[in-house]
Amino acid sequence: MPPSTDLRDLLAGAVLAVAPRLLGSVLRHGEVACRITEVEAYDGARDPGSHANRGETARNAVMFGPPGHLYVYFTYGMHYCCNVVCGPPGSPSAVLVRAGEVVDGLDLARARRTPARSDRDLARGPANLCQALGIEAKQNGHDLTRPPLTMTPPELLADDVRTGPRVGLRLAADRPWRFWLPKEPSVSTYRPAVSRRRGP
DNA sequence: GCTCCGATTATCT
DNA sequence: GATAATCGGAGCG
Repeated sequence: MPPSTDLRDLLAGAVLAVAPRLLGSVLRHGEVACRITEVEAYDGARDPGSHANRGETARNAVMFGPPGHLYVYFTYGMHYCCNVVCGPPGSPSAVLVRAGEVVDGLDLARARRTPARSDRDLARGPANLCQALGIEAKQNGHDLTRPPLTMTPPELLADDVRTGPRVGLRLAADRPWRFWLPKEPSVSTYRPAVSRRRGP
């Protein structure tokens, strides 16, 4: 008998409370499953770093919908990243899933991630994680209570959660809204967004 | 481990 | 037209 950690109950809260509680949860798509080790919170329309901060558009519409759905976006011309939409209703908040440990379907994950030099790299970084799990544009808006793409909350809350700045943002780069589990090899090293100089 | 840099295109100004 | 919630390879330590 599992504890009362129903996914919908968990995701109903405010994103800054929800994000660290998702560490240790399992995101499964078919035969591949990842235990989540690193996430970031995106706090509604007030968050300058969020895709939702300029209002609803075709791309970010899922963030404005009900909790428990997956917001998948395409970036840098070649990568997908996925977020879990959370509450409260009407606030376009979401948790970016940045990294995880592949705990099932290793063979398929390895086949999808041929550049990975070791298993810890299979789902290290948000775009790599999506690739390992086979998450693409057609999974945008998916309800995570419906197999084959599901999220299962952890049985125990992580008791040692680290926090720091979010990765790759120029806006609101000071907010420590990245959460990760210590001593997990799948957690990315921090890369600040640098304003790349062009020309002399 | 680190830093530099090119790939490649949807999205928004 | 510029930017982007990124990645991997090259070169260095």
